[in-house]
Amino acid sequence: MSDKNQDYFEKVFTIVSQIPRGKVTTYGAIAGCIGVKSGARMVGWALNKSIGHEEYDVPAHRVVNRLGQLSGRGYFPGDTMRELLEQEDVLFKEDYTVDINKHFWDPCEE
DNA sequence: CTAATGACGACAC
DNA sequence: CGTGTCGCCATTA
Repeated sequence: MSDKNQDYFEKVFTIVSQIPRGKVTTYGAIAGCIGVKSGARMVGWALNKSIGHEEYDVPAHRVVNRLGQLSGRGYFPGDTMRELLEQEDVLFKEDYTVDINKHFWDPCEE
């Protein structure tokens, strides 16, 4: 991995770990905040890496796509992702879709 | 080195 | 307004 990638990795960690309880953000928002406008996919890539780094305490379950869908639920055991969000008073529009408009949190504002 | 893939997003039709 | 296609960037085959 290049140093540049590691930097991207850390930035995603920093932002995601600062998402307030009961709030969610999107891949695109994080990517845009970091500077990589169209690097939404890379955010998912970074979070995927975070799974092997539990010590960083990255609430990846608070990161959803721009539609509020839990795109990465398959990477969590069972319905862990959904349950965690429900515990944080996040309203679900559908079984695997949260009310992004109501719980959206802009990472750049913090 | 080239091709395909993916926890996405924007735009075209 | 739903569906399809292309673009992004790093990883994997």
